[in-house]
Amino acid sequence: METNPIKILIADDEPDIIEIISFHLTKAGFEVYTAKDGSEAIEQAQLHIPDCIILDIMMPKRNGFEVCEYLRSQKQFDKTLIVLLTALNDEASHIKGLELGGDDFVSKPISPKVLLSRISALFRRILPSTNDNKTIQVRDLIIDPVQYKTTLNGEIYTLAKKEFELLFLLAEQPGRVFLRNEILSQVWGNDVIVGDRTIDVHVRKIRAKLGVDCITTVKGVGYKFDY
Amino acid sequence: METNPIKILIADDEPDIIEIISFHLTKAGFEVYTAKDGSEAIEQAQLHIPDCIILDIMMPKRNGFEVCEYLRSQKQFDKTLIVLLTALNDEASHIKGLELGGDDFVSKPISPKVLLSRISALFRRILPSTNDNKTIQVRDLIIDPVQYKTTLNGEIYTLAKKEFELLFLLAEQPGRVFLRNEILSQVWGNDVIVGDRTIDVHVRKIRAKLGVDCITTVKGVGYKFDY
DNA sequence: GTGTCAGGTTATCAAATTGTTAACTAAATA
DNA sequence: TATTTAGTTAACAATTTGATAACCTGACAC
Repeated sequence: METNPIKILIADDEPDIIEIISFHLTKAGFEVYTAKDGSEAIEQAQLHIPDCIILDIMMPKRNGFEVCEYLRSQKQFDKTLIVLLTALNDEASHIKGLELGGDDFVSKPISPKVLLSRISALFRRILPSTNDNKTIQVRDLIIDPVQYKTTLNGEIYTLAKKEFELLFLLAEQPGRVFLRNEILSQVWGNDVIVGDRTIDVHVRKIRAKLGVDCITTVKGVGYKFDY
Repeated sequence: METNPIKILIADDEPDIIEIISFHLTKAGFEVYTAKDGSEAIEQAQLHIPDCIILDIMMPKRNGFEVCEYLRSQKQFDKTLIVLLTALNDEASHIKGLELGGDDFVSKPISPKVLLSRISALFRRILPSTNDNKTIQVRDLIIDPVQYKTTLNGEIYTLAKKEFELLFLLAEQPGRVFLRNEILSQVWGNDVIVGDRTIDVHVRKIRAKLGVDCITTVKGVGYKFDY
């Protein structure tokens, strides 16, 4: 569920190349950033943290190899795809580029269509592996058990442990009614004995904090997540 | 920590090509299987479930496109890398190959070294990333595990070993909550027994030294890096 | 209308958890 | 060995969380 557009940075000192690649990538729905030399490429990369960086090898200030090597030493660009472009199609630089951590190496003259399909092929491999967590998302409400974070309309709401666990339990199966007993054993554990009003109070706190009634009471039965 | 050798299947009708690629891949430590046509390629693939399949496009019985398409329709070859080889370097088949689910497309004449480094580049993406020492940068905060150095706004802050390791652990996965147990086993080791307050004290020292609260407490759960 | 029941609300207190400081110990360094 | 530095612990303070009691509200039956 990639909500944000995929960001691609193109670094090349030839404005024509930038323009033509940029045109095709934009048309394909990517968000495109550009840089005209190696230093600018690094600046832009740090600013936007793109998903893919297309680097010309022959560039002023810092060449593509240097930029590639630098980016690869940074944790934040771990998952960033790096595609190297070159006019010279020699074996040595091809290998060097890939050894420095490049993901692909494309020789000029560049066919925008081919470049696009190569990038797509790379993304096919990368994207699925990024969203493997157990985050629950229902419309604008995001419940992330890894971060212990609840987001509603982009705003972060801090729930206490029990509150979070209760909300998470219900939200895991939206619509399903959880009996009070189930909630107690799941959130509090089987051996803990707490009074009847305890659940209500926590439900109340969740409702109050989120400001939205995403928990519905089913009288005489229990509660369910409903949003 | 790959205990089993990586398996690669090569399918090409030219024995010379098979031999030379096979030689290089074997030398590089891969376990190599071969097939001389499309049907055999599928048989061998089903038999060995290789990690990577190199397919010549022009093959008897079933061509590379057909084999590629078939393999991609099978769940068991979801993660298998497919590299397509071709004598004809036309744009259309290049794009077609990638659209059918190929991961790379290499034109003949093939340089074994280039092929090898392309395959390696692809595997780098698929195989579980090794936890190597990479610089973490979040805005103005730079954490360099090689130099054991923390920089904030260009100023260098010297953290003690444990402090640094704790910060690094959290910062490797910003936002993720680390349970106290996780922190203990990662930073202190499984066999070392230290009190609960020890973590707090170190967190406090990091906060005090950096002057920025980049570590958030999640009460009852643990700590997370948040900056 | 009144009683009853299930749940909602609030305030309060107890318990759990974390923060802070200082003192002590171990390890590294000179 | 003396000195510094890092790491750990204990004791206590501060804070947060959770549980409960007491009371309120609304629905429904009679």
